[in-house]
Amino acid sequence: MIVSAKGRYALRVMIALAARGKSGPVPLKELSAKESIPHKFLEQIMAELVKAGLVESSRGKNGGYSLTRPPEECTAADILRVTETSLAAAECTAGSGDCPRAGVCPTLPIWRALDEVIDDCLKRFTLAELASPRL
Amino acid sequence: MIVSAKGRYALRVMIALAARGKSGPVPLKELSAKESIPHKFLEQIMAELVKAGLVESSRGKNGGYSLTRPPEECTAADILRVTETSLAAAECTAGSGDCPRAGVCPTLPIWRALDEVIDDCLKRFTLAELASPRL
DNA sequence: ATAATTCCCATGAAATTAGTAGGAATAAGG
DNA sequence: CCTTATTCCTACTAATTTCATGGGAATTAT
Repeated sequence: MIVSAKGRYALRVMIALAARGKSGPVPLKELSAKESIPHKFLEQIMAELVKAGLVESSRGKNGGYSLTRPPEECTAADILRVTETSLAAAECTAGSGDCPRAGVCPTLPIWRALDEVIDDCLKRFTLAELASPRL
Repeated sequence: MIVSAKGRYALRVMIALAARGKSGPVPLKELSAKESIPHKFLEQIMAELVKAGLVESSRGKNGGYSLTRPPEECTAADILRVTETSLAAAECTAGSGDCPRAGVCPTLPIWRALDEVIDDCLKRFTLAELASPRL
C-alpha cells in the first residue's frame, strides 16, 4: 500500500481545482465539503502544495486556492512527490544511499526497476486528463 | 515506501536459499546470521513462506528450510504477495472494493494502472536470476 | 467593524511495523 | 532414553507513522 490518505486527498483536491477552471480561488471549506475531506487535515495538505508551488493561495475574505500551472502541465507524479514521505519502492532506494549492503545486495535492482516503472506510470496522468469527464 | 522490512528480508532469504542450491535444508540460525536478520523475526517470516507453499521445512535436528520449486519458477511477485499486507498501490484497489466513490472516482484509473505496472515489474525477477552472480 | 478566510503550531488517537520472549513439539544421533 | 538442535505456536512490547483535531493569530474584502 504505497499511497497514503494524504496523497489521495491531495490528488482529488487538485483534480477538483482543475475541474473548476479559472473561476477564481476556491476556499478550503468548499473543497473540504465537496470532497469529504476533514477540514483541518486538508488545511495541512494545502500548505504543502502551496509550499511546493503547485497551488497558490489568497488570504482573507473571498480567498482560497488556485492552480499555478495549466492542468496539462501538472501530473500525478508531481503531486504525490510532494505529499508522500517517499515514493521509493523500498527504504533501500529512498534514503541517502547509506545502506552498507548496497554494493552487493541482490535485491537492489528490483527496487530501482520498481521506482522507474512507478514514476513513468504516474507521469502519464495529467490533471487535464484526470479532470475531464470520463466514460 | 511500499515494501516493508519483512518483505525485504523474505526476498533476501529466498535468494539465499536459491543460491545454496539443493544441499539439503538450511537452518534458520544460519540464514539469520548470514543475512543479519533478527532470528525471531525471521522465524515468523519463514512460517508465512511455508504456509504459502514457497518453502518447506523439516523439523528436529538437521532440519531447516528449502525451496519447494525450482528458482526459475519463483518470482519476486510471488514472494512479496505473501509477505506484504497488500501490494496494491492504494487502499482503493486493495480492499474488497467497498469504496462508495468507486463509480465516479477520477483517481481510480491511476491505482489500477500502478497495480499493473508494479505486478508486471515484480514478475520479471525470478529467484534464479536474483541468485546468479552479478557484475 | 465584521466576517471569511488562510496560516501556524501543538497535541492526540489509532494503526502498522518491527522486534522480543518463552516454551512446546519434533527429530537425529549417541 | 537422553541430549541437542531444530521448527512451531502464541503472546507481548516498543517505536514509528498516519490521520487527524484544536485554538488562535494574521490577513483581506465589504
